[in-house]
This record gives sequence, C-alpha cells and structure tokens, in this order.
Amino acid sequence: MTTGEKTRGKPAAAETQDDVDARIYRRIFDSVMSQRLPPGTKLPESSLCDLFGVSRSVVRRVLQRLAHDHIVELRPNRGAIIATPTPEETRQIFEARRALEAGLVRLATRNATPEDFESLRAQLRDEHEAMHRSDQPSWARLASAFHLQLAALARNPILEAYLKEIVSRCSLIVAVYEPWGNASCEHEEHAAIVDCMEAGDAEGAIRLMEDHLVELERNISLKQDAPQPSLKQRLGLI
Amino acid sequence: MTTGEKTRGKPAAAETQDDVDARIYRRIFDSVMSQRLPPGTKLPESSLCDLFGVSRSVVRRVLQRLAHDHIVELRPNRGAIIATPTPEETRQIFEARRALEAGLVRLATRNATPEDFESLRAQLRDEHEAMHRSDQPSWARLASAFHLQLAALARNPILEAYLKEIVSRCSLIVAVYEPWGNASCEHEEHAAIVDCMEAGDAEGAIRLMEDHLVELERNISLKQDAPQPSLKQRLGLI
DNA sequence: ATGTGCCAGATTGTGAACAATCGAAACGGC
DNA sequence: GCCGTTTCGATTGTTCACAATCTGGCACAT
Repeated sequence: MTTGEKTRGKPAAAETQDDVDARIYRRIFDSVMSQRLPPGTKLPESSLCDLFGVSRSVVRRVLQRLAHDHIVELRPNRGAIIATPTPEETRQIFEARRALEAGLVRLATRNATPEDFESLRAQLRDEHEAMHRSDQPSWARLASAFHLQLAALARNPILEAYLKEIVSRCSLIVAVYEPWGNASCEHEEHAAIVDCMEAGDAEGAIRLMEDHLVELERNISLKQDAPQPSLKQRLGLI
Repeated sequence: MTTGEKTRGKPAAAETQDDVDARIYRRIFDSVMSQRLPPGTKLPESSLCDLFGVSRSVVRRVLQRLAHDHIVELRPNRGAIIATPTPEETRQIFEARRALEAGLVRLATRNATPEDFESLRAQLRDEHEAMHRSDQPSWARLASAFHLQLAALARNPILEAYLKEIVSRCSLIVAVYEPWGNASCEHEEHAAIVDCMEAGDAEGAIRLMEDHLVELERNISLKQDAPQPSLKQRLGLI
C-alpha cells in the first residue's frame, strides 16, 4: 500500500516504464532542440546508462524511438549519433512541411472555435513579448509552438503527429545552420495567418503560410550555402 | 570466405540484423494485410520467437517498429495485439489521407516525367487485368500500389513514407470491415486521375482524388455502421 | 447465489554476461 | 616515405536468467 498502488492510479513514487522512457526521450530531445547536443554528437549506450541510471535495454528502446523520429541516426554496429540533415533532406523536409501545413490550415479554419482563436492570439502575444525581450531561446520555442498549436486546431491527431515530427526536424536543421532570422518579420506573418483564418479565408491563409515557410527556408538556405559552415563536419566527423 | 564476406557486399548466406528484422516485420505486416491475422489477435513474444527462430530481443524490436507504424498495439505488461482501428480513428485516417494525397498529387503533377506516366499506366493495366480475372486479393494489393506509386512520383520520400503508413492503416481498416467495393468504379477513377495529371491539371486531379477517397471511405462506413460487425469486439475482447 | 479476495500460471520487463563487429593505431614491407 | 596488413580496444548485438506484473480460476464469506 505504501509504495505502489496497483488497481487505480499511482499517486507518488511509482514511475512506470513508459514514464522512464518518456523522461529520457524528452531529455535528449530537448537537449537537441536547445542546441546543447549538436548534430553528429555520438551517444554511446554505456554513457547514457550511467547518466540516466538505467540499463541498456531501456536506453536502446529510447534510441530506437528517437531514430524513428529522425532525431538520431542509428548506424548498425557503430552506435547512435544526433542526426545531421543534408541540404537535400532540408529541401524535402520543407516541401513536406508546406504540403502538411497547407492541409492543416484548411482543416483548422474549418474546425476552429472562437476560443481556439483566443488561445492562438494569446500564443502570439507571448511570442511578441519574447521578441521584445530579445529572448531568442524562448522565442524559437514559441515560434515552433505556434505552428504546433495551429496544427492542434485541425482536430486531426494523425496529421498533427506528422507535423510535430517535421517541426522537430526543422528545428534540428536550424540547430545546424543557426539562422536566428528576423523575428519581427516572422511574428507579423504569424499574425496575418491567424487574421485570414479567423475571417474564414482558408485559401488566403494557406497562401500566407506557404510564403511564410518559403521565407523560413530561404533564411536557412542562405546560411547553408554562403559561409561554408560545415568544414569540420565534412572534413572531420559526421 | 565461405559464409560471411565482411568488407564488400554479402553475396550469399550472410543475413544482417536488419535483414532479419525486415523479414519478420514484413511477414507479420503481410499477414495482417492479407487478413490472415485479424485485428485483436494476440502476438505473444515467445510464440514469435519459436516461429521465427530468433530471440526475444529481435521480436521485441520488430514489435516496437510495428507499433510505431500503428500495425500492432503495445499494451504495457500485457503484450502486443494487432491494432483495431475505431470508427473515429477511421474518420481521422481518411481525412489525413485526403490531405496528404492532395499534396502528393500536386507535387507529382509538377515533377512527373513521361516515363513516370508510362509506368503508372502499366500499373493501371495490371489493375484492369486483375479486376477482369476477379482476382480480389491481387486487385486489392494493386489498388494500394497505385496510390503508392503515384506518391513516389512526387519525389518526396518524407511525404511518401507518411502515405505508406496511412495506406497501411487503411488496409487494416478494410481488413476489419472487408468492403470489397466495386472494383471497376475504382479503376475508372484511378485512370481519370492519371489523365488529369498528364494534362497538367493538378487541381482537377486533386479534386478527383479527393472524390475517390471520399467514395472509398463511404464504402467502408456503410459496412461499418450497418451490420454491427463489432459485437464480439466491443463486448468481448479487443 | 453473488461478490470479494487470493493464489497459481503465464507473460512481459529488466539486468547482466557473453559473443560479434567495427575503428584506429601500430607494425612491417615495398 | 607511403601504403597495406594486423592486432587491439571499445562499442554494439544477442542470449539467457531473474524479477515484476497481469489474467483467470477457485475458495470462502456474506
């Protein structure tokens, strides 16, 4: 009775296997998104075992999940590394993202309630505030969160999960080529999209969203081509 | 030399771990698609170990992959069963599929070469032939293959992978509610889509594709609602 | 007779030992 | 001095044994 309720709920110190998995997954995931784990970083199983205090079985399972979500790359007999998207993959990811978000915007415009728009605008205010504070880490997270929250309004968990995965991969790309693009511009575009959706103009919102994503990709491509940031990556270890 | 080349290629009896995984995955996958493993079927690890002659580690890994692709459901401490899509999930899956295929048709229309259309028409001929032979198993497989091949023309592996997953889930639904809809109608619609694409009319092809998918869903929904096929599933064991 | 609690069997989750594989440095031949 | 070979160390892949958990049936009290 004291430690583990079995029939209904687990109020205290009982951590299920899924909780452990999720904790480790999120820890690695967040570290990648925060650029604390740059692409190409090796993730030896034994190190992770020590760090998280679990056995290799658990670490292995989590690494597989991360690999399926394209956060890490699993090379047979050679261990896991943080995934390193190539320029070609970048192009494909953004193309897929445009197609996905177009569909999501259409569904969201159809299904969103006034309360949904309310929370979306609240999100925009947070963005705006972080932007004014020049709080770039927060802002980057919030900018992604906007797209995710918009996706939730479509009321389709499947498409939402796909977008979640794609946004993660985009963040990974941003982590490689760190553009830190002009935030104010992005924020304006987000607001314009919401305006269009609230007015019921799905096609207009889609067009704005696509322009917005093209702009985002262009910012990244510039950094990607121009200053050759990949000397150590191409020459050293990837 | 006789059994395992290591440096370059593996011409004969050397089977890598990935090959083993893929073999077991495909075996289960195909069995589900062929309705030999109906939804709700239990998949005990020990049985699979015996059947495939591998250890539980391998079985476990494969089951996780199948779970991530929504072919099986992994219940903690209770083992794996073939996934059983609910009517609500069915609605979401088809909605997602329409959105995805719309984007794919648009890209495919833009990127397809004359040779691509050639192979697509060859696909249609195979369909037509299987239909005339009343070879329903073959026809069902070919009908899915048409959508998959069309998706490949978009030249975007990411969206293609998503559609592959969704089509699998659709086939699973078909396996539950076995509509075996009017094949000739489907074939005509496939052909009409290709015509539109070849004429460069992406928007027209998208509209036809959406109608086609709505029709497909309607066929399934009818069987789903009418004869109450889920008595044993809802009341007994799912 | 019905509902509750308990026990046994089976199945899954975990951890540690063993085997296999790969990378890289050291070695020797040309 | 350069290149191919070989050995060694480290890391991953697999297997097996043990622990934890759930299911289903049985006994028992009400």
